[in-house]
Amino acid sequence: MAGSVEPLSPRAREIAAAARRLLEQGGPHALSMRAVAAEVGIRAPSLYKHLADKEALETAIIAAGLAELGDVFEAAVAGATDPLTALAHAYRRWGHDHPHLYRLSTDRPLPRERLAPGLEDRPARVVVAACGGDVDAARAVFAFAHGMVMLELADRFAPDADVDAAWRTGVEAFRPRHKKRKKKR
Amino acid sequence: MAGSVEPLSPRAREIAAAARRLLEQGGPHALSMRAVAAEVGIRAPSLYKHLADKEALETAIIAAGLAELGDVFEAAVAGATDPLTALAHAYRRWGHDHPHLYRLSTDRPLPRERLAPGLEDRPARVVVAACGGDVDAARAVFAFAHGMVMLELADRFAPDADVDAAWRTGVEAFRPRHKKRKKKR
DNA sequence: AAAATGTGGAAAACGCTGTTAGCAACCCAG
DNA sequence: CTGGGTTGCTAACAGCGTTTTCCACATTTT
Repeated sequence: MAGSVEPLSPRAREIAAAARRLLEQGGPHALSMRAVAAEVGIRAPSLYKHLADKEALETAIIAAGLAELGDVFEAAVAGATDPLTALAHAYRRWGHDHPHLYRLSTDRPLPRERLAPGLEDRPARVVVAACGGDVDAARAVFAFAHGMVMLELADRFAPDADVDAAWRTGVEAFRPRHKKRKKKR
Repeated sequence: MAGSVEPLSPRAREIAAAARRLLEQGGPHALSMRAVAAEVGIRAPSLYKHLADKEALETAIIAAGLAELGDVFEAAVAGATDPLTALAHAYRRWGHDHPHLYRLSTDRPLPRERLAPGLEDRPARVVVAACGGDVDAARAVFAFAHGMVMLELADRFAPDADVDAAWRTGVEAFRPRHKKRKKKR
């Protein structure tokens, strides 16, 4: 069937790695086809022998980032007494460590048909587990964490705001409560 | 003092209105200086007689959007029995009604020095009030709502996800609980 | 009334962007 | 030895934000 996953050639992965390097160092502005080409020692038009277009290049970067984030998630909950807090910390840290990559990865709709299938599900499962199996709560905490990271990266909190306290309050609000069982469906 | 607020000229506001129209109809791609100029019947370089650069134009659009959002917030809580839920609904709806404007307004750091001072505080106060005065909870719900809207706009939830339920769960988690008073400071 | 000033438009151009077309060198199979 | 595929190149195009230079018109000043 057309449009399947079609893994990248080694050279394409090399280019994507260079592109990610440029993105993380210089932000989205630094991610131009000419700059990426220069980083790998060729000229811009030659990139198109390895990647369909810039979007494909960005997709490659995103895929690598998502896989890495999946690792971070699983490492964070491994042996944690408080999985949700551990997850939140790991997520926040990752966002701050890779701000440009984070934004690139979350800005746009994911081209799911061009991504390996496990990429999204793996971290999702970890979050759901940390929420005691409540998928609605999982989606809500995830949105909370995403919103916090985005607002922090965009410098949207007042300078004197206690952002740590907001994180604590949010995570606390979503901690599994054991009080009432969800009515199923 | 240099760099103060300096309100826009009528013609600049006219241009900003045209620009907003283009943005909302065609997305960020449609927001080019040449297209904006054509929309008001002039050529691109003439825009610079009224606005310093494209960023200033975007700032003008953002300011108008934020002011409008402030109105929406205050209208939403006016006479609502459940202010937090009303606020969440109004916020979500506004984001969906103006997706491109929403993203433009939240993507970047706000050029606070070039914005009228009340623009940020007014909606902020409404949220804090809806959270029973708990500013940490207010920042957390706001991040939750922002994250939800962004994820929805970026089509990041699985196709079969019950997004309404995630909204309900999130808002419920942040409802003022009256259980324990915050230790102050 | 005449002259000076300021305002809002225009065309041309610069350097950047993603991308396509056409061409040349290489390597490996028949 | 001859093809064909692979991977690079240059040249080029359209579009982008922006600057420079100039011109027409209106307003104000002398």
